[in-house]
Amino acid sequence: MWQPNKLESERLDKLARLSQLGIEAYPRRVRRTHTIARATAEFEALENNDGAEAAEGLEVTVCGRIRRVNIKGKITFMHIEDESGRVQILLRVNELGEEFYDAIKEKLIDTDDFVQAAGTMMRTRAGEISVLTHELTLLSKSLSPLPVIKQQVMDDGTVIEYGEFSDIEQRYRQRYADLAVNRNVRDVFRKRAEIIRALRRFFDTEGFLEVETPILQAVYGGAAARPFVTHHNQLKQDLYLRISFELYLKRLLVGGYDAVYEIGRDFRNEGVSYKHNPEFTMVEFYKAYTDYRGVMDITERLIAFVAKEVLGRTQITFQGQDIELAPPWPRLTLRDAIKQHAEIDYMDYPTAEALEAVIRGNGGSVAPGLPWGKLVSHLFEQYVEPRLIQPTFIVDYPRDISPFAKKVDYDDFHVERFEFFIATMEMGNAFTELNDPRDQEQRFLEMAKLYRDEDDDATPLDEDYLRAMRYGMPPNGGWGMGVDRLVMLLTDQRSIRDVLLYPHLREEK
RNA sequence: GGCCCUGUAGCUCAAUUGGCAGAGCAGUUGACUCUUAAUCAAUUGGUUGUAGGUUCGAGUCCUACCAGGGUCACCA
Repeated sequence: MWQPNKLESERLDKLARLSQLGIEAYPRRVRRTHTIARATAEFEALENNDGAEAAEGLEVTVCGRIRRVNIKGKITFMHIEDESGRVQILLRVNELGEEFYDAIKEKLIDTDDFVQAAGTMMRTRAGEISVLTHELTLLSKSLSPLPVIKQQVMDDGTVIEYGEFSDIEQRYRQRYADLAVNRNVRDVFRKRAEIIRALRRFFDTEGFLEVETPILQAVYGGAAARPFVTHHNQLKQDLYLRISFELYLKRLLVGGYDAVYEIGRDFRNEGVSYKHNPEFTMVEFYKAYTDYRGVMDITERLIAFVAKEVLGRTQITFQGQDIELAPPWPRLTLRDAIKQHAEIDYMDYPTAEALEAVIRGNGGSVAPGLPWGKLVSHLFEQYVEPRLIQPTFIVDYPRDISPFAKKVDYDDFHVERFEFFIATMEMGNAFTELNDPRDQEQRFLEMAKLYRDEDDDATPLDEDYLRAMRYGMPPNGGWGMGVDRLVMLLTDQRSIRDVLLYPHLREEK
């Protein structure tokens, strides 16, 4: 139940006084002839072409939220803002009449209210483009004041903000307020949309078909993660929110599409951190008649393309570090990377027991009883990952942590898999996809043996997927990338929560 | 889940050894027909996250809980 605070009570009082004056606080009709950006652009164009006098004849009706009020006796300045920008409106008793102007003077119209201003464009003596308002209409009364941020518009259009709304928890819980007052936050999410558009443009022009596959799945798979479980009442059936798109997309290659991609939401029932959210946006593609080397080529081009489309360059700064995204990126085997940074050649320790012993001997700590492949991952995450600032492909992973990848040609321990890293973040994961149904079945069984049933990583055997593969699946390369992390990278945001409009938080009490 | 940090007015933050809970901004009232982080004068506003405890006295110390952040674990 809402308990109005003092500021809110004052606004409720104003609402009552407006009503007495016959001023509707939430009218049904609204009119806008110009966005604010268009009004100022047209005015400047007229000034340049036909001179100041002609420009001042320009009539506009603009709408927006009041961001600043400066009542100065019988003249009042306000700044109003719509999505396109902000403009000053100039209100004088001469144009508006005593009666309505009194309402302004009594502050019945506040900062944060939405208004419609009809008038003619002009420049003030100080040179600021303004709307000399003949008619001001209240469009929506704000009852709860937004957090206070003062802004100064500079000559070049940049806005300097003073004061702030920086309480992280409140910013996430009330993202609407965060967006309403923090312009840079609005910019991040506009950029996010551009990044996703650029991803689509890349795949579309490269001949990929965009598809949509089930989010509710009877058998989940394609990654190792604990799923969210839900239930279909009518069918009396438990269903899982997908943890990846992999198995459904590869079935489509059996169906005859050469290249497919999907952008959508994955759900993983795991911890929350600066780079993990329970639901996150994933992009995956599968392309027939190529392998993981071809996929590396695509990856480099894709990331460079998106950066160029969105930022106009491939050189970025992320949290103070300069990063060059242009290809080619170094390709380093996992084994060499660990040799180099941990000074351990895991091939010298071919059993889990031996590898665990040497990790402990080096002062590392690991949970007991991990499979060999997981110990290798552990070494990598501890010694190598924190150093991978520039884009890097890490290639050839242990077989027992990669159940969907074909083995390499040089030994039986490794498979053709790569992950790529930028700014120490794992951005994505790719394989030369396994297309031998007998081998795939074997891998499912191995995984089942390796990971106990109660293990979070137990990968259920997907019979239907094997059936699809038995019809024949073309050789293909597959790839997945965390879109949120790419957005973090290209918008220089430290936390995944800053690139999600509504990051997951505990329920408010 | 473990450990560490944080929670004070609408916002951003103070508060000495445990000793009267404060400031700026915004809000309110007044002045001002070209201001622009407007200015000037006056002024309101507090269950110090919640519940207990210690104490003559708690924003401050102790315990539990709630929420957020960090970190470790987990995340092939």
